[in-house]
Amino acid sequence: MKKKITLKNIARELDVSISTVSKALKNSEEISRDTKERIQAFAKLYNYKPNNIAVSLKNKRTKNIGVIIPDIVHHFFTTVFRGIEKYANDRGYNVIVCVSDESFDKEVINMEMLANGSIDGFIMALSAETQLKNDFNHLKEVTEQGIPLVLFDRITDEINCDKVVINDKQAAYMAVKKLIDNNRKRIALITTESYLNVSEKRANGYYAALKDHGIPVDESLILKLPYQFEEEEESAKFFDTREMDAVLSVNEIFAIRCMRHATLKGLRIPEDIAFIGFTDGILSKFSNPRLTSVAQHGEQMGAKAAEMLIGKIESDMEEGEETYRTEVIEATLIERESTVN
Amino acid sequence: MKKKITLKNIARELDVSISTVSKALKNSEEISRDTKERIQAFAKLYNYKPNNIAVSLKNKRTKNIGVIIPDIVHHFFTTVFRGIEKYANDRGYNVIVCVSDESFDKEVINMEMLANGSIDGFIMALSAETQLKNDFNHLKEVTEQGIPLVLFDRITDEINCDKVVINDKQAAYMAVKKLIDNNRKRIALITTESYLNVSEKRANGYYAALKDHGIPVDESLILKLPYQFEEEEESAKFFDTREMDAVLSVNEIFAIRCMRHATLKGLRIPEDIAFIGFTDGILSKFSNPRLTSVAQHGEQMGAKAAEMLIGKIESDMEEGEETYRTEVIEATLIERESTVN
DNA sequence: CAGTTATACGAAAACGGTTTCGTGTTAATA
DNA sequence: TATTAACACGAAACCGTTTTCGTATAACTG
Repeated sequence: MKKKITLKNIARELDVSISTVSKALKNSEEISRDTKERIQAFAKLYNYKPNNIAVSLKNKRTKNIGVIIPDIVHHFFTTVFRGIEKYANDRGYNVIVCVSDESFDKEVINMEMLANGSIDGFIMALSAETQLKNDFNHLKEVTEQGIPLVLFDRITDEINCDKVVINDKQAAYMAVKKLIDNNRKRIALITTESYLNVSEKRANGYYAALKDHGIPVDESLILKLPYQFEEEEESAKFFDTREMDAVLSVNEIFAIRCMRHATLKGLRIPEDIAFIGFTDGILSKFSNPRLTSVAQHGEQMGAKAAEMLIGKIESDMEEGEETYRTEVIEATLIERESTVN
Repeated sequence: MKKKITLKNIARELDVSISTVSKALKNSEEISRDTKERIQAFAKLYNYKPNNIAVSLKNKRTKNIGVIIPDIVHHFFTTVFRGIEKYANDRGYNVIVCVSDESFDKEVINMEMLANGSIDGFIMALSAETQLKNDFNHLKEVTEQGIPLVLFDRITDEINCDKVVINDKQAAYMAVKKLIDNNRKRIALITTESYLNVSEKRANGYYAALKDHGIPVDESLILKLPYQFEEEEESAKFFDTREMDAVLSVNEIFAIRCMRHATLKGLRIPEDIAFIGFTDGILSKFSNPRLTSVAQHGEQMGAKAAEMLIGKIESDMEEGEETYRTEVIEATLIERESTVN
């Protein structure tokens, strides 16, 4: 087992001081060509690499960014994460992920763990429970300590920081408009309990589109399902007892499940009933029929978030007046078999 | 902006030495009750938390584990990751993820970045390219430095370390046997190019099952598709030109796509043709019909990997004779609509 | 030749902790 | 009363870097 070599080792072997070695390896002008070459050759031979931890301690920069998301087994978060990771890696940053599991407590614990020097900044999407509790003290603490924070998708207005969102309301509006243009009259909305920020925005887009096109809102066509629903009774019953010719769903899974109900009921998609879902994930692409879906461009969102965060981290030095931005990623409608024919 | 408080600050404020503060906060017997209470109260008031980086440097333990996977937008890896993260978090470890993107070079770079002190050990699944190249020097370097390593799923025999796999061959055998018992005669295999370790094992299970049941292998019923296949011509043609009554697919996506071909061709599932896929992911659960699938229990696999790694990390102190294990996770067949009726 | 200036390097502090060891004070023991 | 032990704390080394500053030597200047 060959242990990692340190500056001290090199210094002793070559009979120079640690500072000389350090400078030589950084190609400092202060050191003579001869000495530099000797030291660099030796370092290369023994494959010297500086110890990240020591460098971090000295520089007060870890080159790590902390990502806290509610769930990792979730296509959208996963694509966002990919965007973050790619951008960050290209800039020499590593990513530490913590999963809050939609739990407030875990979110708090994770943040605290990471905030004690492990990372230079946070990127996160709030857990469902946090949004429900409306308690953001952990975020406040972090920002007050001067740790940069970027929120994405599941955000809050209570905290002053950089944010990245998609234009949920307009996207929903656009989707509903597409259905209306397609001559659909009775458009249902399948959504979650309303504490989820994004669901609400999407619902608002739905309402607005109906209103603008003179279609009265029929509350009986709105179904709220628990976020993690497993049993199907409720949604099945909904389809058995309502008449509709189109469905907008705030996520993929609800849409897929409901397409199934419709099919079992003997309806043809899209002839009798059209479906549009949110989150253009793997299910939309591979469902049968393929689901028309609002693409959230998670990867782009992640890249943007990482860009904003790293920007803040690296400009922090100058410590100018803090100014925060909210970037909006434009959602796009991917049309597939569940609407057109 | 209130900066983090350090031992030194506390020491100065309370007019004691740094060592006294450090000991007091650890509730050391060496310090008097009075002093301890004073210090602890002060620390609590100012919300003192030790700096992780400093502790890491001193202890030569980061409490971070590095995870390197080929792809994060992939249900299986994602579930494994969840298992790792949960187990690790419960033990006070954080997880740094790097994505190799199936690229050898990225895998190497990522490992090197992390190996310089950032992590206490690695958990990884090899990239496709690494398996293709058969070059494992980066792994060797790491293990030679005494950094614990656990490989999962995409492993190699060339490296001596802990490993976690599923019984791919037996699982495939079991799946095929199920089809045979179900009176299927012409069973196709849809697989990837063979450099992927796991595909090969699954194919071997397929061959073995056919052989044991006296069914001759018909090479024309074996379709090899590129790992990331986008166009559908090849698979569609396969279904147009072959007669078969069952399909085993080494992954979910291939199975789902092929079910679609079969349906379009007018075949009824499972009456005319049965399907079994590998990787019981989200597609299997939500496809129509729902896909019978070999569950790989990713989360369990991740937890086991994390358990093995952390075990090694924390026992490293004793530095006994190195002994490596390979744990096998038992795959199970989840029967759904694509086989039974 | 005295004084200045490069040149090339080393000593030491610093980052924020942990830990070993030494020591002054007080209390217990002989 | 002298000796020892217990107690409570501080000094300092250490982890592996970076960086500032000081300085010996040699070379140059007037």
